[in-house]
Amino acid sequence: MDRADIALIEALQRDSSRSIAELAEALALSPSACHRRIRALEEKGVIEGYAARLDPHRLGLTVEVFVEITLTSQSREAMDRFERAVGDFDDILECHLMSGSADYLLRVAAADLGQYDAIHRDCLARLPGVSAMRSSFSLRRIKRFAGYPARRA
Amino acid sequence: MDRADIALIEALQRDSSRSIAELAEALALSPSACHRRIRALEEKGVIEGYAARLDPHRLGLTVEVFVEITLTSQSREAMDRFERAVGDFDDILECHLMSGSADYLLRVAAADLGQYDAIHRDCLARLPGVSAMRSSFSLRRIKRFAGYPARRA
DNA sequence: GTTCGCGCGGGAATAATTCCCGCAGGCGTG
DNA sequence: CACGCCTGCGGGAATTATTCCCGCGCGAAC
Repeated sequence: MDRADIALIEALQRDSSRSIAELAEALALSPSACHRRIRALEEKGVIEGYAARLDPHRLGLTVEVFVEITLTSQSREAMDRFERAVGDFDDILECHLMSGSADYLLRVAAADLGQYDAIHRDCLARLPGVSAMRSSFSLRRIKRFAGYPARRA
Repeated sequence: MDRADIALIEALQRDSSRSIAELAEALALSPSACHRRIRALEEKGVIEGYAARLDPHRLGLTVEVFVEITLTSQSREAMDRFERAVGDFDDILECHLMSGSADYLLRVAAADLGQYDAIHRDCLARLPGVSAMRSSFSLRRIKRFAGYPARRA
């Protein structure tokens, strides 16, 4: 993981559709060396895969919500059950086990408030062992998550 | 945006490295039709781009933090200044203007608690107009954000 | 009813790119 | 020095993207 790998990773996080020849030129590397490095990063698991980045607004998703969840019990069983249930719902985009006051943080997207209400009823309210739930709405996305900083690695 | 477009979008969000021929077969479409649809989605802006998905652990990033920020003033100027400053720091991966008790929600990643402390000092503490800041640590990622649900569009 | 235009899909040809191989050279380390 | 490691170069095969052309179905206009 030297300077070139880091530059490569940052370039690929920003745009993975460029050709190897282009990337190589930007990094002042030969195409074959560039290709070898990408392969190595993929095999080491640093690069997990490639994905299209979508514009949620053009998908009709105007509402993005962070939901803090507190469970009634922090027993291993209760948490396992909760986490399994989270996996079953596609509307829950992301879930973290948290330190601090709340137990879990969820991220949910919806077309509008009406649909969020439906998700709330059909999905969030069905999660097992929940004692409290607090939704915070994102009014505007100031900065988008576009990958991790690679410079210190 | 018919059934095929939605399936295409979901497939590309999961893995954009598959060849068009493969995608076409999965969608029961010809490669040329599949290619045309992808191009159209790119041109419409539904697909913003393509990115490599990295494993933060293999990058040495073991700490992920959500930071709630409250400003001293909700004036337009204070918010503008804050938002510009957020854009200047690469360690702030994501930022949302929120409804509810806190004003902003930030996402930050760091190698360890020591580095988070450094980011806290050098970056978060320098954000202008902040009255309160509350960090919540992600102990474990239960479910990863892998794109938006496309089915209702 | 016919005819035109239009959108969309299929198939094949073409161009570009990736992928994989071997080889020689530079460079630091034991 | 010898060795391992990485780089650059080149070639060649396989895969893939991109384009072109044709045909079908459908609706509108006359």
